[in-house]
Amino acid sequence: MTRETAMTTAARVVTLHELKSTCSDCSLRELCLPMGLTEEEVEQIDHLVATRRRVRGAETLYRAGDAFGSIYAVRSGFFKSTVLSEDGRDQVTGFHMAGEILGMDGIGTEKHACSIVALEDSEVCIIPFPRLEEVSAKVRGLQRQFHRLMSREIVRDHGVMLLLGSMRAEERVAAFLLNLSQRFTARGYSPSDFNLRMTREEIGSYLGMKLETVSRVFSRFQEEHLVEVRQKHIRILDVPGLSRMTGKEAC
Amino acid sequence: MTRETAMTTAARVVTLHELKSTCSDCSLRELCLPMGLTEEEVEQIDHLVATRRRVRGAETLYRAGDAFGSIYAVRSGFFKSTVLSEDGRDQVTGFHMAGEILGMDGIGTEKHACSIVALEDSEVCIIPFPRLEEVSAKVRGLQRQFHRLMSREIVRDHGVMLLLGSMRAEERVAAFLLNLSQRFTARGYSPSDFNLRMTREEIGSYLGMKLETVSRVFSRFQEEHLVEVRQKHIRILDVPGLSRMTGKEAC
DNA sequence: CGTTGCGTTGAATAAGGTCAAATAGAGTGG
DNA sequence: CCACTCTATTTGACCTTATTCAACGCAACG
Repeated sequence: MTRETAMTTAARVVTLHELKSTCSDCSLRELCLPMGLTEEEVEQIDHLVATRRRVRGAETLYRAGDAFGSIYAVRSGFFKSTVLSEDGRDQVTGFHMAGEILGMDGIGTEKHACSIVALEDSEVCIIPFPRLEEVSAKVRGLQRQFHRLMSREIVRDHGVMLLLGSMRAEERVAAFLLNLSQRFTARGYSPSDFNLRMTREEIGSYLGMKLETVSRVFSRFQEEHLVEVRQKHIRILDVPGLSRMTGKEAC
Repeated sequence: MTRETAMTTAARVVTLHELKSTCSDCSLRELCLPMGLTEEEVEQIDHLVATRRRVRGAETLYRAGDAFGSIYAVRSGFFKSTVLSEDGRDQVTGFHMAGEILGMDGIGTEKHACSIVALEDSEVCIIPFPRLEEVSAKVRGLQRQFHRLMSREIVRDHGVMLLLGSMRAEERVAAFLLNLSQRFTARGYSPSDFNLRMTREEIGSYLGMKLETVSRVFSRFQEEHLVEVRQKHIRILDVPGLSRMTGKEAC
């Protein structure tokens, strides 16, 4: 029995754009959940992805408070995650692109703790969590990789805390741009030329500052020929210069 | 063969203060890794803890860059974790007390990403990570619980980001005090009367502000009869008042 | 071609940081 | 027990940075 048959005979909701590709032949294989797994292990996790889901720009993948059931691998597109404080303020906690895993915030309480909104038309692979746990108890590489991913999420968050707690506005923006650049590079896009998918307000929220401040910093960077900014389009002109901005000048 | 015999016959380094107690009869059972496990499951994880380690106040449990091999459960005492930025600044990312798990930052890269320092004489249970992965592949409840713990760490970090990114100094301090109070309560201590183990500088680092600002906010809270502060001793006088400070007045 | 949402810019203001000095404890050695 | 240190903390005066408020520009869209 081929994998295809096994998939199609399983009872589940079938949407238009599932099927077609498995982890085995997904181009994101080395950025995503299967990262570092052997050929054999990847095949074992192929049937993890129950289905996929398209999320149009501005649509919500899930909301804080929603019941948790699955985690999601970003297949294409761009997302933001936000947390809501008791008194209604919300804060962007991250931006997410292809290969990244969403939803791990829900494991602890069976309810999602943040909301995920697509910033452009996107697609995610849906991985039912009970199935992930089941398979990862058998496939040692998957267990390791999943733990690695959660750990990296924690480390990433610590990096953001460092940014929010100890950097000034210019340093934050510089770090933000360099981080984006690096992630685009890892996905085969230009390191120096990209479009921001988020608004100034979303950037500000993520970086703990007001949108006007973000705009001012962009303008200042432009005057200093570090970047070229035209609306959402960014061209990084001077990577070493930006790196120096992130705080190394303090040495 | 009793559990005790099984333990003492196993070949391993024996320090003075290990043995004595297992997860099964540890008082922190319901706060720590075994939380929510069945009697039977807890027995299966009793031999997870290879050994314990005392860490005197101001000593380091591990440092950023150290090879990762184990995670740690705080048995007693109080710790801080710090991350170091490339340019030498460091930032406190958390304070940790009995029952909490340390070290998960190292899973992703096999190197610890932050440093852990004891703020008073403390003791941790050392849980070799390969063993944890091995056992959690068999004991389903342990697998779930470990995932829950990592997830909660992520959610906690998001909470800190919210605090750092969107609250003002007074709100941060109020949230900090209420958080401590709640965690002390969960451990059977007074909700309103406790000693801070950390300096103003460490609090400031955690909350993204300078020690002078922390001190000023404490003084202001004291004038408003929200708390009584005498050096490291804190008495919370008005919980609802403090809660209002955390931002609810913005509504 | 007006409307709408997003982005930029300027001026005034507030929040917190910096620098400096005074004070309070905790621990030490005589 | 007391004087002495050392460090943590508090407080004040001043300064820097980012926020607030407001106006304006620009591009997309009906």
